Amino acid sequence: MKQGRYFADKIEAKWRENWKKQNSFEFKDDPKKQKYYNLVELPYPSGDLHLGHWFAFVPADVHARFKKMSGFNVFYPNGFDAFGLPAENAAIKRGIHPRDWTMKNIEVMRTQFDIMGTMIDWTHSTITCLPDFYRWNQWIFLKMFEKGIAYRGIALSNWCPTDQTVLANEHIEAGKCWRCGAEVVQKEVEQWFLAITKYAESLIWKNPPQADWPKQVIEGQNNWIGKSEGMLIDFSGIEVFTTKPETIDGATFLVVAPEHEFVKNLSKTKEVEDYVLAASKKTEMERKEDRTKSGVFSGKYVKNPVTGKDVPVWISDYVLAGYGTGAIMAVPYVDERDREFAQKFNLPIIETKFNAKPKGEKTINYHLRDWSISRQRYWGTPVPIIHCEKCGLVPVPEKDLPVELPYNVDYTPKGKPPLASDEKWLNVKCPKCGGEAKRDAETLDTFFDSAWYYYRYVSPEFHKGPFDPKEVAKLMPVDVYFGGSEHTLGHTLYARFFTKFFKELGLLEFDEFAKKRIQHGVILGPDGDRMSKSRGNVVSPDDVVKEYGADTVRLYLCFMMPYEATSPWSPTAIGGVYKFLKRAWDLLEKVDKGELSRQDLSKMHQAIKKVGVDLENLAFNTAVSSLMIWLNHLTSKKTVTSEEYKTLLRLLAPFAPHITDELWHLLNPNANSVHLEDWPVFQSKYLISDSVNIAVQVNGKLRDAIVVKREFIKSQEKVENEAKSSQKVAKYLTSAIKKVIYIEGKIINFVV
RNA sequence: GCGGACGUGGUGAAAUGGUAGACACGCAAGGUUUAGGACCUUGUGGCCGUCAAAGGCUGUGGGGGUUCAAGUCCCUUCGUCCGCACCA
Repeated sequence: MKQGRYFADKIEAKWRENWKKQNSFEFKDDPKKQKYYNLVELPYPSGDLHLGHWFAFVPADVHARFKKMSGFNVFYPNGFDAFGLPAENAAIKRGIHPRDWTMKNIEVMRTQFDIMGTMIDWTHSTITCLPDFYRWNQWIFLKMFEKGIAYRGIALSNWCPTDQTVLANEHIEAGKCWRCGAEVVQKEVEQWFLAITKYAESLIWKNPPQADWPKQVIEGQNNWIGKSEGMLIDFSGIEVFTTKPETIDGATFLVVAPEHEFVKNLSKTKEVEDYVLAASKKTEMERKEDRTKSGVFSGKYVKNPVTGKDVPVWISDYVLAGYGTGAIMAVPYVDERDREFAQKFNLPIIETKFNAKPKGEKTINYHLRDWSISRQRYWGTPVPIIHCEKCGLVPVPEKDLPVELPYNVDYTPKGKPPLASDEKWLNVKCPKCGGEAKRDAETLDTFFDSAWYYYRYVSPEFHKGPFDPKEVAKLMPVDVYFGGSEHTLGHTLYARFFTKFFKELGLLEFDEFAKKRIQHGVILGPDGDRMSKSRGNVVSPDDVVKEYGADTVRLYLCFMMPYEATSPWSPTAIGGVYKFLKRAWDLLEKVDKGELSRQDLSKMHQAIKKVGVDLENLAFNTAVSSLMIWLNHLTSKKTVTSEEYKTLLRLLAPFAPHITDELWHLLNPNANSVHLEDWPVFQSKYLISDSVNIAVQVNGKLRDAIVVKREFIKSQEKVENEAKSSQKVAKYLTSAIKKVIYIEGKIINFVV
């Protein structure tokens, strides 16, 4: 058969067109098939699809295609995480509206995604910045408000006193506001929170874990939730939290955080005043970096309830306002930090007998904080709350959703939330009393969007709720969730939290949204450093595709390293993968009638088995290598049968969808797409060869390998005799044999 | 400091406790007038040995242990990467 030369660019676009025409990736209900929800973290529309995106989506696509061929009804959607700071920053910088910038980027990235050749179903998509999506953010928020999960609370934030606004960490340069240069202080600011801590207990992973997630994530999240059991003890009105109440006899002073109520009510000396002010100026980062203890005596004493002694109350920022009660009993004899503090300020250090039994309330503390979701930015979901002087916080009635984000807003930095500058939008009638009121001008953290977007995929048109519970019952939970390790503590934890909340609302039945989670590694630049524009080591997937074609890039991404690993991109190694595809292409010429030898069958079925097992287990690199091994065998033959060739194409199809469909049709112009074929089934009988290699060891050292007919391997005696008759072995069997260990068909070991 | 992952050729990497280095890159030698990213064959962990071979020893960061048998399990130590970190 003649097929010309392999030019990827000539065939790839053609096949993508064909697939599109046949609408072959749209998910449709099929009660005969088992569903399989294949999910990849939705990308941010930065405007350029980079190699990292390819590395996230391609192996996921290979897996999805494999599951589809294996008979599953695969659901593989994708969307865009379209709200967020970068759009606003880019817009401010270039004078383009964030919405226009974002939508333009999405368009560009959609065409880039097409080049990848995935089976992503874009009909079940979602773009989080469109009212269709964010109205359900608002709906969920209101449900949370109703249940007391969303609430107004107070948190220490980076505050610019000139601009009168909260600043993100990235907007602080050397302790100064990025815009006006004023010194940033820590200020208690009222904002919206989600009470994720109410779910702390249920978010802790059990042992054994209830879902197949990486240990790294399970341990990481459990640590982050940080459950600790202890006791609340009262020291003359100041309540402290301790995990070691039995050491209270060694508590020689108390330390409270500078933001503690006790400090606020104190008649302050100048010294205390100064210290509290200085502490407020330290940013979170500075407090973390500066580990030397500082502090000031409050002038007050409290009574140690066990020893009855008066102990001084000190103020220091090594005690965190946000953890426990913001006050500790210092036991410098035991605790290193307390000792450091005591030594610095000459406070007594006395021994504890570890048997004190103070009175107090047993309590559990979590390191996990409630989630602050207020953002004083434009490009996000408006908080659907109306502030009325008379009625307080009034939810926007459900019928009035969505509260649309107005387009014509001056979103350049002014020192107040951009939405607050749109008077027309801002001023509304209170839904309760009809009086003058104002909308909430803040927007939601974009992690709110990503906490539940994968539910929306299931029924993106649904208009009676965030998702159709019937569809969710059919398609969820996610079967495998591909993503990056940077989301171990943020996104995936929030997603689990939302799932538990939805369950409480009665919208779904399960506890965990993803049965399996797999985290990809990172592709470094060819120099071994992280890719970055400033280093000039960025590899553009578009360029590589131009050079080799998408199939080669796909195959190389699968082959270059294990999915979880971090390794450099090799510009030469990809050539080897291209060569592999070319050899597969050229092999078509050798397709002819013929008989398959026992060995041919064995090699073929070995490949079928290994590729299948590896794709099931997401071991993409070894799946490719077993294809290479088989192709090496095929090319060494004079001719290959069409059975062999068709099997090869089917095994290769998930990795290299374009070339395989082309070859499939060159083989049979009237055929359907190779992607509609069933995954080949291996037959165990061909995996068993007539003779077996058995390693022979003497005292555990390899001395020879013998070939034994399969029918004899059950007989240790025969194998033993065969092994002993080997010259190489015999010369080590000079002394008496004490013991013989025989592992059937594998190894025989003589102990002398 | 805490938690996690990991440490194997020149490189990316394979190895249910059972023949370490599969597969690929790179490199070397040879072949072939070889358009089209050439292709084919052979070799390629280290050391010793030989004209060549045969062969031997050694080898998975270091040290110790369990086992007939350890890259794999246990202890210890060093190192790398990732996440978190004054959490009482």
